[in-house]
Amino acid sequence: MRDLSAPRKVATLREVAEAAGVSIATVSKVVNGRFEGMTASTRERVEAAVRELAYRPNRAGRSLRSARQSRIGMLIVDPSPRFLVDPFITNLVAGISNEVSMRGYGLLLSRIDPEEPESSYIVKGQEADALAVLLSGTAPEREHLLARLAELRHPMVVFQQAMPGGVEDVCTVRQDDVGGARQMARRILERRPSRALCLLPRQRWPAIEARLQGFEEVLAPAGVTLSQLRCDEGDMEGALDALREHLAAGPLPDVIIGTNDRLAVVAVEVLQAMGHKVPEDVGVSGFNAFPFTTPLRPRLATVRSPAYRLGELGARLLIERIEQGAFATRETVVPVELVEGESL
Amino acid sequence: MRDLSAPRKVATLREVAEAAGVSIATVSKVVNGRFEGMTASTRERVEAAVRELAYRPNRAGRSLRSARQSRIGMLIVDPSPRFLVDPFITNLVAGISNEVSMRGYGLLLSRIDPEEPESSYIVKGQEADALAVLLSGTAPEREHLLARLAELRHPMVVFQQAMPGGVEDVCTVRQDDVGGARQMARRILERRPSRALCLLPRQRWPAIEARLQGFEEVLAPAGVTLSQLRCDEGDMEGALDALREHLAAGPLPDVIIGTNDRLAVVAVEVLQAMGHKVPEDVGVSGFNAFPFTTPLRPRLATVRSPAYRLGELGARLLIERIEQGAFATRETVVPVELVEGESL
DNA sequence: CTGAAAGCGCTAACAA
DNA sequence: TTGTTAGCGCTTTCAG
Repeated sequence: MRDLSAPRKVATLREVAEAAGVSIATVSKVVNGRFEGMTASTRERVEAAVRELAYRPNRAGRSLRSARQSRIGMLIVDPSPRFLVDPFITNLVAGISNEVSMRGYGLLLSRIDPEEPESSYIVKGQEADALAVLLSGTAPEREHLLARLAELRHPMVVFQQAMPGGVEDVCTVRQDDVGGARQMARRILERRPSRALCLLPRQRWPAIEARLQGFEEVLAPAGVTLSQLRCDEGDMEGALDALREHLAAGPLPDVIIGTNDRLAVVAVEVLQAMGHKVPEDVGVSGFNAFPFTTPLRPRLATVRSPAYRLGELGARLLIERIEQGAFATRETVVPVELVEGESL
Repeated sequence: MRDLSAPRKVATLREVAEAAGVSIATVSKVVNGRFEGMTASTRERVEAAVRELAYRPNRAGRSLRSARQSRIGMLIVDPSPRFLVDPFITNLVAGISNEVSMRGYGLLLSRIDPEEPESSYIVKGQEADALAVLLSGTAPEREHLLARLAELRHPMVVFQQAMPGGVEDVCTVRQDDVGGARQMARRILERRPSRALCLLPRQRWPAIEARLQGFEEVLAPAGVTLSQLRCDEGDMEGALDALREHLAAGPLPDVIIGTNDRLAVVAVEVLQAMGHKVPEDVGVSGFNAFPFTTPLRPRLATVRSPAYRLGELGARLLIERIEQGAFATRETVVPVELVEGESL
């Protein structure tokens, strides 16, 4: 009976070489597709041995020699262990994951708890060739964290925020949150509202702040009072309660602006439960259309997020950076698209 | 100007040793916390040098020497690039990710396209010490794939299905889908329905089949006719259309059973749009309560999934297996809990 | 209490 | 056309 605690023994280059009756250099070449000036018979013999022994190159040996890990690290700064419930994040990660796989790289995924950023596996060792990061927190918090990450001296792509100062070898990829919010705000103005309530998650995300800015830029000059309510998103109960209380305590706003779709859904349901009609009494808008809201009625007026695309793009930029030596672009902003719905 | 294409130079053990005036063996011991019988002064000198040079152990060197990667590979077999939209999957992955991080391991995440299973990065090389897998497809398809994965000779935890035959060094972790479905079916029987419609995703998942089995076991003997409708879940539009057509074509069922919550939400909305009352005219049940449905009214009668817990558990089992040499348990079934709601 | 040295598997420069 | 070899950074045994 094999000792299970010992790592299973897998064929090495040397063993394949012996089986094929050639040197390890030759096997290495075959395995890496460098057939230049090689006899067909040698090649075939080696390939047969590779198949025979089910040879797979040992990543550690290869990485040690080449100083390349062929891995991208994805770091998501989020205090919640359930960080992946956010559909923006999952779409982003899916895009990165697929793109990275397609190009022969691996994806290391890790949440960073803002309380103890050092605890991340990726941060501890030289695990990846490059980093994709999604940061939350206030601007100074993010800046500080980014400075720490920069010490790893990895190329980085930072999602969903503007180019940070003081860090080299970084590029940014984000959707046009400000623009999307402005578009939505103009759409909202058609209702001639006087009071708007903006629903925000408790955790600070730069993209959310950008949306808030876009809304303010358009609504304030038009004389719309914009108040804010921050609520926990964890399980949605907290958000439901917070909004119920807020609405019970003050005058009814003319429109409730969800800075993401989950908050917008909360708004619709709370309003309806209180006997208000959407959109007749109060309009509701969302942000970042993802399929989970598709079946809901009234359909949510929202903004389509290219999160998956952002992930693909960021991954591609990183890999090109690794392979070509420099970022092709430093700042990428992907436009967003207004999605009409009867909620507004 | 530094050549960016060259991997950045990071301090090595040797350099730290020189700086501290000790041998690399000593530095290695300090770095790994093996201080037995070591002068405090030596230790301090080394620690100072480590800090000074911002030393981080090179993972490839360490892995090569120790034959341990300290990485878990997570493989998800799903034809859709958007595999992460499924909240069960994201909760599972979140649980694994956090548990694995906490124990000093990394998580390699990769989707496997059932069409070309070999293409996965994780499958190609020896990237991980152990594998966590979530399979879809028909039973023979899954069996075949599992046989291929077993060739990698990694310890494996397989989620959401029963123990497969013919593979060693595997353990399974799943929620009690059959039991959950039975419970829900009994609850449904209280309505004394005569016709039930079961909504299923097009892609085959063993857990979904288990739920179907649970429903059939209880409903059929009670004389309830159970018909099935499979629909695409991609964007939910396909599911909406399919259900609308199905309902238009035949008699109205007394209850619609969503085999997951997203399908149940589709059912509620389609019914309401057609002028039917939920639950008065038609009852609706879901499966796998995740927070995205929390705000919805009527509240969904559903089954709480411990997906996050399954992830934690699976990860813990895998790491214990790696470190202790054997799986502590071979089969784990986590109970589920019925969630009452006005939709039924 | 500390150090010397072997060797993990691989790639690439160079030799034959 | 193929082979020999050095050495990537690390851990661990054993000698001092």
